[in-house]
Amino acid sequence: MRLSRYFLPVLKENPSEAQIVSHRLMLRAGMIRQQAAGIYSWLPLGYRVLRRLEQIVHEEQQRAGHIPLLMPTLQSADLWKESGRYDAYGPEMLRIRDRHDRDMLYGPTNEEMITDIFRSHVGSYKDLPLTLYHIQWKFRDEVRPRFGVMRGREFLMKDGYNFDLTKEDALHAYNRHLVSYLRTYERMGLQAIPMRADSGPIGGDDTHEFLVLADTGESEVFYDSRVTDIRLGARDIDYDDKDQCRGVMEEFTALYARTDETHDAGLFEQIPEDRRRVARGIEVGQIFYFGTKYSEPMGALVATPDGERVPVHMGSHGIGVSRLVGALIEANHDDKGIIWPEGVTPFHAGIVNLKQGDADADAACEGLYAALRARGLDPLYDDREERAGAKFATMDLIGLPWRITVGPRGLKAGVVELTSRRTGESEELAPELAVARIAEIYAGL
RNA sequence: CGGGGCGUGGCGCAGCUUGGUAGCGCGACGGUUUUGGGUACCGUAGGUCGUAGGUUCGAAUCCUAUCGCCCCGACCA
Repeated sequence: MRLSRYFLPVLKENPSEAQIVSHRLMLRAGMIRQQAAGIYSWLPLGYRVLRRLEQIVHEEQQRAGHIPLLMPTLQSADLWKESGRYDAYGPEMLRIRDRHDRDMLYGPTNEEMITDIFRSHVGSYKDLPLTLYHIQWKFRDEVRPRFGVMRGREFLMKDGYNFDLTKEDALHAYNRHLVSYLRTYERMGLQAIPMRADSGPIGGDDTHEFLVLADTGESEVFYDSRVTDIRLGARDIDYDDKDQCRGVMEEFTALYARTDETHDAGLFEQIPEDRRRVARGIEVGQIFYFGTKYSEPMGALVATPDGERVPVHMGSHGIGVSRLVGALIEANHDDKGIIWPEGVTPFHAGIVNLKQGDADADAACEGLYAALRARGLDPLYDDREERAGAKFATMDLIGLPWRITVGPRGLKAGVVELTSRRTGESEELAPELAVARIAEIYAGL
């Protein structure tokens, strides 16, 4: 993309409504625009990141054998009356009435709807196990939206639902989700720690929240410092291997790690003092096993091999996709702006032409631009008639992980400059080598 | 939902106490000048002062109502 033809409305000054750093930077970098309290338009740069996160979530869900579908944002209240949650949910649920005076709602989640789909099409153990998911906008009418997209009212969420014949199978689904979530976050360049949590209005017995450590997090967390040393890394995962999934789950959840909701001071004290950590975290996902909580009242039954009809065992799992954009920035920024991890960056590299209009510099930039694109990469070429300082400031603000700086001075020596946004370190090298280096960095991401 | 604060050009703000018909910085646009970290100068455009009533010869300014937004708390993915 050439910046001169893009839509990137960056701000030099901080909008007064934004208090926390991710919100400020998202506004300044032209990623979002607030349309109402807790409701945002995603401008092109922000939309790119959002789409990228969605893509990673889709890939990792399908790698784990989960099947995508798409349910609507608006739901009929009937299903919710059936489950009993229409009254239980409270004013957080946005209730709407259509022209025929029918009760509708903007879905805060989809347990009822997915259970309805399941019960009308699935009736046999032979169709199990089954995990369906979608990535869709949700609405929760928060009393007090804040922190930009991290606690909006409208938010994009991946929510998935597993259906299993037995509790044992459903617990495998739980473990499988835990593992696939770990992998999803790691691909995004985030460390999200699974912590024992409270089940809230979803209900259920087992639940873990995934928290990204950040000073601005909304939850207080307590953990053994050793949990931050565990990584999934490149290990091979067979999502059908129950023992392996359980093993990974145990590895990641054996050490003490809890939010304030489930914190147990007594257990915490048993950790050696030098490893006790009290910090703050941003919740970016949660998994639940809730058994037959919905299948029983809603009559989602399956026939067992013996011909008996039993309620299906279920769980649900969510990843806050739009809030992850904020969480990523909270975890990756400095005083100049955002620093995107390579896995989620909106553009792979920025090209800064220090002297627009200089024949050599223009040609070199065009060459780099074409070469990067030929490698399947997506560069952002700042071809504006701006001074160097303005171009650097923009690049730093929007946080592309790599920058190639091209100027007549360097070109005389046959080099351009490759700079890491994260470390600030620069290297002078021939343009072809810079392209090769960037291609190498992104190989496999 | 309790407490606090704020609505004045795209963004940040002043003006309001002591009513007289709107101003500054940034940004945008046009020039000149610059050109390796937000260059300097000149000029131009852009505002029903959130909205609706009221007081007044006259309201951004005073009064009433209302809407919106932000912060702290409770709540929450």
